[in-house]
Formats: sequence, C-alpha cells, structure tokens
Amino acid sequence: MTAQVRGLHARVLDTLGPAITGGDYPPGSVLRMDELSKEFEVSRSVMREAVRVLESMHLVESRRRVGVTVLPAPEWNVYDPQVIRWRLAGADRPRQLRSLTVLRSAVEPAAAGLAATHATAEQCATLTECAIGMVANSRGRQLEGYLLHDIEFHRTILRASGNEMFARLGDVVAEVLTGRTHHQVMFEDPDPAAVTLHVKVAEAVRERDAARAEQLTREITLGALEELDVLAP
Amino acid sequence: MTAQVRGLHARVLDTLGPAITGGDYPPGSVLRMDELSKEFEVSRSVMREAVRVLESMHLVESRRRVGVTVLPAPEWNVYDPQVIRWRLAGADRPRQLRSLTVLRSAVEPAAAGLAATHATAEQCATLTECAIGMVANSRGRQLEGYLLHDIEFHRTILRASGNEMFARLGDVVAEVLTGRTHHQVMFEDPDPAAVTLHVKVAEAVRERDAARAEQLTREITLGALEELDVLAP
DNA sequence: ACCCGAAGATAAGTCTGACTTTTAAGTCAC
DNA sequence: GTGACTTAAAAGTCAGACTTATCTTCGGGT
Repeated sequence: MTAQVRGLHARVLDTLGPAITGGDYPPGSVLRMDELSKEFEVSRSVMREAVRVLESMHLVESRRRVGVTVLPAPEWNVYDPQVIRWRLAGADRPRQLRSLTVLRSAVEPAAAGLAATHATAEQCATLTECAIGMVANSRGRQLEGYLLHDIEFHRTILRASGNEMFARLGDVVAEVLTGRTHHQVMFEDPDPAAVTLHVKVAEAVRERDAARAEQLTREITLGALEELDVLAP
Repeated sequence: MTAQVRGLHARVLDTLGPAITGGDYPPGSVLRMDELSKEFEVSRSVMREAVRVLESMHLVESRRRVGVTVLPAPEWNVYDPQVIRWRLAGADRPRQLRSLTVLRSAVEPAAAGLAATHATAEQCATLTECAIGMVANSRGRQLEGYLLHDIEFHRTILRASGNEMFARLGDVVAEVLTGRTHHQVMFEDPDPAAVTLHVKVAEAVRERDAARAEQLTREITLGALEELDVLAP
C-alpha cells in the first residue's frame, strides 16, 4: 500500500520507530550502533542515517562513549506526522486518539471562523460538494465514501483558514478520522446530526458568518469527543 | 550561546536549514550531494545525515539521478521546533509570529479550561508564583524578569491541561514570547491589563473555574493578537 | 513523422575498513 | 577520600570502491 524501496534507512525506521514509540524500549534504554546495524542487517552508514532522523524527532539521543539513549515520551516531537502514524498504529492508540481529538476541538472551530472570512469561492464550492457527498453516503453503510468526503471537508476548512499552522493539521485530522472509521468499530451509519452540522458549516462559511461557522464546528468536534467517550473507556 | 560541537552534521544543518526556510533556495531548486559536501567541507557521509534530517522535516526530497530538491513551503513540518526556530530567525519572521499567535489563541484558552480541572496543587502554586513574579517585574523596564515568569506561566498552563499535544506547544509559546520581547521593539512596560489577567487566570484555575479560566485566557491571547496588529503592519 | 525500446550516463545509495575524538570509568599516588 | 592520570569503549569522521535506479538520448521499426 505505502512503501516500496524508498531507501534502506526508511525501512529501518519503519520497524525501529514504531518499536520505540510503542514502548518496546523503555526510556533510558541504551542501544549500540553496531548492534543495531547487525540486527537490521544494514551497514553502519545506513544505521546512522536512521538514528539521525530519530534524533531529529527527539525520540533518541546519541552520545559518545554511551550509545543511543531512548528519550522519555514527553520529549518526543508528537506533531511529527510520522510519529503520529507510528503511535496510532501502536498500543496507546486510544490515548493518542483522544489527545488528538481534544486538539481538534480547540483548533477546528477557530479555523472555521477564519475560513468564513478568508475562504475563496472555490473553497466554498468544495465545502458544499463535500457536504453533499457526506449526505449521499450517510446511509446504507457506505462508510468509505463518507470518510473521503469528511476528510476533504475538514482539510478544506483548515486550509481555507489562511493560517499555515492550521492548514498543516489537515493530515492529522485525516489520520484521526480514518482511525475512527477503520479501527473503532462503527456498526452504524454516521450520526445524522453530524451530517446536518457539516452542511450548515458549509452554509455559514459561504455566507461569511464567522461566529456561526465557529459555533457549528464546535458542536461537531464536541460530538466527536462525546463519541470517543462512549466507544472508549 | 547554543551549540558547541554537537556533531558536524548539526553544524551543517545550522546553516543549510535557515538557508532553505529563509528562501535562499526557491522551491524546486536542485542541490547535489557532492557539491554540498564540497561547499561545507564535510564528507559525503556527514552530508547524507544532514540531508536525511532535512528530508524528515519535509524541507527537501532526495531522488536518484536527480538530486536533492527543495520542497515548497506548504510541505514543511512547521511544527518541528527546529523549523520554527529557523523561520523565526529569518526574513518572514512577522508572518510566522502572527500564525503562531493565532494558534496560541485557539489552543491556550482550551488548555486553560482543562487546566482548571486537572492542575495539581503544585501546578496551581507555580501559576500563582509566576503571576506574582510578573506583577513584581511589570514596572521599571524589568523586561527580562517579566518574560521569564510569563513563559513559565504559559508553559505551566499547557502542561497542566493534561493533554500531551498542548503540553508540547510550551516551547513554541516560549519562542513567541521571547521573540516579542527581544525583536519587537517594546519601549514600554507590559500592559497592566495583561498582568491583571494572568493573576486572575491563576486564581480561576486554583478555584477550579474552567469557564472563567478559559474566558480570561482568551482575553490574554486576544490582547496578544491586537498588540501584533499595532506593532506589525 | 511518430512511437517504442535499448543503451548510456548520471547522481544517489550502499558497503567497508581505517582512523579520530570524546568521555565514562577505573587506577594510583598522596 | 580526593584529585590527577590512564585506559578503553563507543560514536564520529573520512575516503574509495561499488551498486542501483532513473532520466536522456539515440536508433530502428512502423
């Protein structure tokens, strides 16, 4: 689905990264370069590249005469998309999903408010199309089609805010929504109330009603939080 | 001030990173490995490590038979603390400062609300101490002392929220506040209204009044945004 | 004239071995 | 026990040879 070759170091990262974020190596653990390169059957140069990347994510720290030390979780660059993906694939997925959803509920309403004043005509059109797509796929277990439009909707809102920091969270939201659909068991069709809210947000943005767009989006994210409370302990 | 040796690759990054985020190499520019290693007078292995890190930040993309291509700004991992520092040191500092302040105004009120219900007794005490420190340094051009307490205040709020994503923004807020104090010419003492608001937030958190903590923090960040509107065009 | 496939060239990717540098830890004299 | 000195372990650096993917070009066929 994703990778092919993409470089040896990337393949090392694909297993070493999740292992660290997954807690296989508790903080303080010390790894040694040549042991790692033996274990992964790659040359030291490839191994160093991988370790350098982990170091830039603040997952590990490399010191002479000591080795590669695993850092405690609070040090990690949890906004790095790759780290997010690794953690969502791992064991503490529920906790991760919750903290990301809380972040969403802080950011997305603000983004929607800004989008109402900054969105281009094209972006308004995209929002409406997405909302229509969500409605069309909201019944009869068409979860995949629904998800695609849902992701595009939120991504457009974040981009239309005109704030690069908000825009960059589009991928994060996509991961959260995908995770919710695929892993969290969704027996039923999406909440009709949520669908209606999306339609109304598209409407509010088109009509340049910032306060309403913000408030409606707040209701959407609040709903997501409540849903999380129900499905996860 | 900061670095010493920290590895050759890090020294390369210190000049190549800012050069890219600063726009010295427009998106699409192609760099070649051996030219770079010549230019920086390091071996290719060191250069590769540096490029791998830049690649993990999505600043560049390395492809066989082509070279190292600079990616357009929307691709960059703008939440990476190092990227933030590079950009704040560069030319589009004002734009960066604004987008970060908008982010603050979305996140910090929510964090304060959560902090009101999650803060430990110790964290409440820290908040009060910081507020007192801010009051004490609010007159007579004691900007450095004021800044230190201001940073610690906001960092504590973010940490006390109990949300790791919020907590991780502590460094970002510190950079913004430091930037505002040092680069933005601050002729006068801090706004007395802001000082009062901080004291009240500490109070609200201590009294577990989430709504009030959130609202007061919203006023603080709104003030920061207005201040930016006045000082920057 | 146009399309397609083969050959060549180019730059990144990989591996290996020798060497350097930092620094933790152990040792010895006082 | 304290401090200076020695030792050794691990990361860091470098250089060179080789491999691999892929873009370009050139030639043959229709």
